[in-house]
Amino acid sequence: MTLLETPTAADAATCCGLATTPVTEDDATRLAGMFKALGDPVRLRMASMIASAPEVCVCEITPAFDLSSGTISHHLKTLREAGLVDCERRGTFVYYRIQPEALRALSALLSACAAGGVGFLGSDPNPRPGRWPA
Amino acid sequence: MTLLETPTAADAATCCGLATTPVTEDDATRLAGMFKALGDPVRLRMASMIASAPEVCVCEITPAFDLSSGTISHHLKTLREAGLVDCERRGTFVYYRIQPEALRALSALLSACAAGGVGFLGSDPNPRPGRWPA
DNA sequence: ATCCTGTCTCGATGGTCATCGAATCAAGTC
DNA sequence: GACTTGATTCGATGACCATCGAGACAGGAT
Repeated sequence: MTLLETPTAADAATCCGLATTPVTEDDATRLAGMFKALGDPVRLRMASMIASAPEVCVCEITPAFDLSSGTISHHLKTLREAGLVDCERRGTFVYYRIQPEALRALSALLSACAAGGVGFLGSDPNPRPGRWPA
Repeated sequence: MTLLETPTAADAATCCGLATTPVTEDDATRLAGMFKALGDPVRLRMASMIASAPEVCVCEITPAFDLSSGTISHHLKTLREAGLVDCERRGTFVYYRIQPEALRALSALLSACAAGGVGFLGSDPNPRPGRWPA
């Protein structure tokens, strides 16, 4: 497996729509991994660039960033392993595509949080009585 | 300023709705900073816990994680500095609230990316002719 | 088969980060 | 004022990460 190792893809959160009450503790870990992948300015711009077209060639991405090709490849691998993008080699060139379901899952989680519609991500089913004020 | 330093809040992306064609290069940096803050499992769970109620006391957050109180405080500060949460001291206790506009901004960006409705985040206004295939 | 060009992998390096424990600060109680 | 409890800050430490450059690999062209 030299390329194409998209592992968990975007079976992530509660899927689309209004997020009911999602995810266990290690779901949180996987989701955090996706956010972390977007948590670098270079990778966020890469992702947005890939998302702005049906597919984008690496040879188009590379000159847009002032980085070595090794570093570019490393960042693309990070996005790939987080399940945010997918890639395919055709001849000499490698093309990257966005994975819309993954982004939609993250988007749904955030908007559910913004609306107060998400419980505590993971663990601690019994809320521990007493001890705090109000 | 010992507390309450929410710097950029959520004037972030194209605001709500369908994101037109947003943000410059250092907007990408600020947005990436927010994603990075959510890119740790502990902080993501903290954020979801805070979002699940109008406000949450630190004394309620601390026992839910197997971490020292110093570490808890450090993570809360990270979320605060990213503009994702806000806090207020009342008497002995400190209460944290979510900043819904920030989450909505991130959510809108992601769903716009998922729909292909976002251009390249930042820089490079002239798309550099030729050079790549297809 | 031999080059050439595009992409990825590997090792090294300097910087950032998560974590702890101890010390400090804030606010209430005695 | 002195003590207690909640929360933050500080310094140290070990782990992780972004970056580079060099080498390896893939596929086309000569």
